Amino acid sequence: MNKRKIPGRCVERLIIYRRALLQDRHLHVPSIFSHELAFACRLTAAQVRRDLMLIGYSGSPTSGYEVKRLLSSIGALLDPPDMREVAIVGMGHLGRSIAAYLVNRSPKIRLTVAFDVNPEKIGSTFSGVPCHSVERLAEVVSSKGITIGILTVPPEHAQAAAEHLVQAGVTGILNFAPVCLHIPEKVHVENIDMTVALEKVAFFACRSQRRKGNIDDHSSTSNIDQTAP
Amino acid sequence: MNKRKIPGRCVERLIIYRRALLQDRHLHVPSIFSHELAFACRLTAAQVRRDLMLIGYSGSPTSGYEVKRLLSSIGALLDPPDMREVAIVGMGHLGRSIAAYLVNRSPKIRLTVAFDVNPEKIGSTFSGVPCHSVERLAEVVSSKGITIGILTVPPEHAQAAAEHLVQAGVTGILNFAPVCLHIPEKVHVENIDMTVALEKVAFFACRSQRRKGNIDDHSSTSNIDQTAP
DNA sequence: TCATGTGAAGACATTCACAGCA
DNA sequence: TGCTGTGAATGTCTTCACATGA
Repeated sequence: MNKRKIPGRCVERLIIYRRALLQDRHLHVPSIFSHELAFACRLTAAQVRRDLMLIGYSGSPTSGYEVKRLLSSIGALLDPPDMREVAIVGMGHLGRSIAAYLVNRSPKIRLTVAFDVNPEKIGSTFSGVPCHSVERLAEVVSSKGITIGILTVPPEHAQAAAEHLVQAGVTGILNFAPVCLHIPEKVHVENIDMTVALEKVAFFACRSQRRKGNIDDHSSTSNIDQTAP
Repeated sequence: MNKRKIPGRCVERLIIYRRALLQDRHLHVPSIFSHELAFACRLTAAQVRRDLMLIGYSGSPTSGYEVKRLLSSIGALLDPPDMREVAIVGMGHLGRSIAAYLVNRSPKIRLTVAFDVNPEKIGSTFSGVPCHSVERLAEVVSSKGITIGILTVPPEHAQAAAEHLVQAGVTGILNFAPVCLHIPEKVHVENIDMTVALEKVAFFACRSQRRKGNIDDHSSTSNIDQTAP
């Protein structure tokens, strides 16, 4: 119940459970067993049960977990009571496509405003999100009570942009720039570093060179590898 | 030395160490101490020393680690002997900007070819990468010996696209689609799930609401929070 | 019989703390 | 003195295994 003691990994999985449960195939079924949910998310049944235990949800040994009730339990834990507003800084190609991708993904999280240095972009809207000059960042972020920032600026500007966001009152940053940000540790930073991810895949992909035509492997549970860690 | 026993987290950090070392500020200095490298990467000095121990690199207590020699040690471990070719599937806005972002990032990893279903995109090139029809995926991927696939297709097509990639001989997938892929576990999958990351930031960002004007915090070492998880 | 909830064990990752050395 | 390298301790996360209950 008290949010602070839920481990980060568990939060990620809860988000994934919710997404799986919201798919038609699960949403229109009264209940689901731990091993079914585990299979959908590529985890073990024990992991699922442990996570649900952590959020204080109980199922029944006969029918498993009630989907609707489980969804509201997860929502009660994950969703903030109030709407969270998000700003995105850097409206290059990456920023624009990420904005388009993330807009309207969650009922409690709204991408409200964008910032860029390029005068041609200032004043226009992208995916319905108005773009301002970064010079107005502090003013707009504070006045709208924005608490989350997405960084899609070039690496050399990421540190400065992050500092501006923090100074304006942001308490969480989703950083796409391939740099390590130096900001107060009370601000939660989530790094999405595609260059690292690609190199990591390249490193781990060099085992058994596969001959073609063996998609027959249906080995069941394996571990999640979620971005993150 | 033998790659298989290096933990995934450590690999991520090694990639980050290398990136930090390649910055001008470090590249033009003969040597670096563990705490300096740690600071640049927002880690602890002990963590850095432990990681470098794992790859069998030794520094000197007086001058620390020789930057150039350390770089080649990391490269010897991370870099494949041969060039790795990468295919990207899905050339929507996200796919195109990710392609632009990842092209020419690493000397040993080359984004070679793209695929899409849209006839208007087939035949053109994006960031210098030629785009083919997905119908030719198996043929092109096998013939070019491509071993890594990037998935930027809509979620409902991700599973099928992943299976095609695996069947064509891919052994590593960087998946941007917000779904859990069901493929043989010998294929390394790295998930970059922006929707999960954003919700996670929103969850953890709701602590102490900050008043403005306190960027003065210079508290030192904290943990990495790399995408992944 | 089969699935849940959970203590205990195990695996994994990080940090501590100190010997050894220049 | 101040660093590295590393055994040991600690902390975190995952899996095992079984009591319990329908």
